[in-house]
Amino acid sequence: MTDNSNKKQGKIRQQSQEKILEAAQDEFITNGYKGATVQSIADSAGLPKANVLYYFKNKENIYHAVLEQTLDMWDEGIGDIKYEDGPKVAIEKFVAAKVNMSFTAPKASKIYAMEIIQGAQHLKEFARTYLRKWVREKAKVFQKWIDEGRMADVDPISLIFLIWSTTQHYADFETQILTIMNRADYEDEDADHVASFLTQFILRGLNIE
Amino acid sequence: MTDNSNKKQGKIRQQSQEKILEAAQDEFITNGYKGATVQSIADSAGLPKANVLYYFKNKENIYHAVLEQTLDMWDEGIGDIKYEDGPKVAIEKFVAAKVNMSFTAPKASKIYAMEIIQGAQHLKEFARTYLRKWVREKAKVFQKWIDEGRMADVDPISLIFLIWSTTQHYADFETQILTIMNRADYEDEDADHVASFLTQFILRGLNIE
DNA sequence: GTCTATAATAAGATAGAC
DNA sequence: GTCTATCTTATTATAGAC
Repeated sequence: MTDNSNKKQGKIRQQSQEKILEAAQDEFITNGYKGATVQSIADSAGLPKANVLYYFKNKENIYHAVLEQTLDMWDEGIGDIKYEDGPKVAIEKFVAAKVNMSFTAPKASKIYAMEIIQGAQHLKEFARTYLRKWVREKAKVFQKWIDEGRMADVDPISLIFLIWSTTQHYADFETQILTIMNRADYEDEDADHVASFLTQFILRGLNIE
Repeated sequence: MTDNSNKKQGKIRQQSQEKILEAAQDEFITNGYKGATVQSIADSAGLPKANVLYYFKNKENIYHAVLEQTLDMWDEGIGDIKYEDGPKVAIEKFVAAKVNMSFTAPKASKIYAMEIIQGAQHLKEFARTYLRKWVREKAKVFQKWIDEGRMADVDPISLIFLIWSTTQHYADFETQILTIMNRADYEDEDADHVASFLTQFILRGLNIE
């Protein structure tokens, strides 16, 4: 409405929105969508509740924004599986990208996992369209390598699930893994160790090299 | 107090408790601990809310009972990893048991997964004592086989995490897997297919056979 | 043992002052 | 744009009739 320095106007807005989204991510992980309260998101963002609702209108919108952030990250971090790379390099790259995501952005993985476990109410459409297409395309690449005798004859879709599950596990089950190993936090070398273990194991499982 | 046929007295009580626990399991999966309401548990159990609270006193107690059920199931279904079996048979048995659990009791796996993702508030003690001990014992068995040259030299603990993650994935991410594969439900043969894929893949990854 | 009614509290959301 | 005060509804839990 009032045009008071429109180009700098969004500064506070953007900062507040970022603070809200970060606080919201934690709240949604700890308490789930329904259990999260706008009040506690506001508290840990250091803002009055009304401001949070001013920026996002309602709780549903906050959650959508958090999920969108998560999917963007998934999209960026997933890397790719390119035929030209050949099975060895492609799998090395893919596993490394996924492991890296699990260790650098575990919260995104947790939000995603909770949403799926709870029935994917907000992600059904994403899975039905984008994800289904992605899996089918990558499965074709694997199948081509199999047909060419460059890797073991396994079901490509099961293989994709195997890579997803083994890599995400280190994000989603972080608490359990740390407790079992009697450690307080992950350290930098852990990601390398895991990536190298998984890469070698999977390549051997596919008779590559 | 009043001793009216004490041996039959528990009949309704037991039936009601079972109905409540089943309804509660669904509610806790869909909405998380904090998001679940005693009212909706009561509704889907077909009982007045006050009866639910009469049997379990409060929401926390209901959740504890659900978790206890889950851990009992984990304990029964996990099978064992026995040195005498040798690596091939032991891994075949273990993978089959875990896959079987994922397909027959996916809800237990989901409750467990959500609890861990959310920070294991109610399971820290279980993980710190029971689970840590279990993993260390089984890791020793794997290490013995490695030392005897009967399987590839991999980190045993990472191997256990790999088996856990790949098998549980089919329970926890059921919704995503079905959506990607454009299917409404799992069928009986799916469990066999998965167990056989994973067993072969893991044995190859360990240079067994 | 079972259930209705209700007390006490906390939630999402908005109106309107600043 | 920001925040205080408040409305409405939903929640846990209990008291007490049956």
